[in-house]
Amino acid sequence: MNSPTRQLFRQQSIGKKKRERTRGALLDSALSVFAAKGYEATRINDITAHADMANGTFYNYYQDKDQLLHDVALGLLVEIARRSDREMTGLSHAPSRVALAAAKLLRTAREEPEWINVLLQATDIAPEIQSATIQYMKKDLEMGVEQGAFKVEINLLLMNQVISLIKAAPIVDPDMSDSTIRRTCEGILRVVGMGPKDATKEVELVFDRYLAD
Amino acid sequence: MNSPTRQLFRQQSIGKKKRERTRGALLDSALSVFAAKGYEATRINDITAHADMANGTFYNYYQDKDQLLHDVALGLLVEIARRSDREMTGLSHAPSRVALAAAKLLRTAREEPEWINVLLQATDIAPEIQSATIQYMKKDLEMGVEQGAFKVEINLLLMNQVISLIKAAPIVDPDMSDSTIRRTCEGILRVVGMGPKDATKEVELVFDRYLAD
DNA sequence: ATCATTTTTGAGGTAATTCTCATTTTTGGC
DNA sequence: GCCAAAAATGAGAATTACCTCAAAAATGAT
Repeated sequence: MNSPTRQLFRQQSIGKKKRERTRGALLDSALSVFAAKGYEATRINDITAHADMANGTFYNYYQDKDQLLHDVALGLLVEIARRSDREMTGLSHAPSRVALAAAKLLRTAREEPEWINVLLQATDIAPEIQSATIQYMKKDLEMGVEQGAFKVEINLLLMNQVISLIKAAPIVDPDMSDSTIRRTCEGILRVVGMGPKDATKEVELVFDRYLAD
Repeated sequence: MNSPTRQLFRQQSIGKKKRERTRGALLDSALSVFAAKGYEATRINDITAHADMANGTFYNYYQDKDQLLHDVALGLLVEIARRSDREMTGLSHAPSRVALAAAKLLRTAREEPEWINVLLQATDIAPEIQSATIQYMKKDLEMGVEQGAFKVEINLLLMNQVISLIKAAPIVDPDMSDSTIRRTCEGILRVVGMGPKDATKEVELVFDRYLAD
């Protein structure tokens, strides 16, 4: 249950007909290769070869690499959001929600390094990936302001700042230690206007209550 | 005096002999083209053509695009640091130093959009650019902790968080309004462990005292 | 099991870019 | 101005990746 999810997109296409199965294989292969070689350096050929297909098959499904990256990234994002929602229903204290969502995301980054690697690359090429993340986060931030916990004005810059802090973590510490995750969560709560002490306390609480190993 | 600095590297090579002058032209041209087309999409040919040189001339100076980007980015960084130092000598209150350094950097981003554009691209390809920035910042952060103003542990993650916040600004607001600059400075002070109120006050002060128009 | 439809195949035409180097041009110290 | 050394030139060989398409293979509804 805690082992890496192999072949997310293939899983999702089981039982569907051939077209969807091949698309799933293409997406899984792209995920691996993008993560290993980097998006720019990846050749169409690398992806099809890794999936044991002929080169031409790619063009039955996508016009170019960009579209493929877009589909991969959006698929990952949807899966991550799905998992996150599942854990957070009923939690109504905004600082806890924000800290928990960030921590869960970063735990996923530890367990599925490829996912986060590719998502990070995708935000450069497909900005709508980042927009989607911002939408997801907005409600919780507004809730925090209403609850009086976040002393800050919610705007696009702020939400990008939060995302920037999340992005910084796997770059500095690819192994994503719990210490890195905690400090990232603290940073986020501080930047949205909690005092440093309160932020630390909140992260303690969230880890003890929801993320104890 | 406040107009964009045209051809930084050419300026620096005036009076030197031909080899350095051509190198300067190459660096200026690369700066423009990288900013306009993006690093990856830039062809060697674009750079030489923009500088009115033959294609082969490039290879008398660099082995590949990466080395050229590295030289451009490092040159920009040195110039920015030089300007920053000039304005900050004698300032000993750490929060003011941090806020002022960030604000000056972002003002530069407003006046020289190409510079920041290329620096941002360079941090992906040449990580030592970011390391250099971190070194530059470290002393001021440590000073802030000693002065009791920053309630935080100084480590690599924290410094990358600060840089991440700076990077977020020009992405959200390419025009780099003063409002964006202020909110970025506040975010930085919060993330290094000042209370939200104190951070806002500090930024007010720095803008009134050192950045009044 | 059949077979019309869907999907895959991969060789090769096209296009773009890199990098070399023999030759020409420019430089700058005298 | 002279001229040896330094620098610039640009045509073209070599490489690499993209994308097409006619033919072959696989699919799955009946």
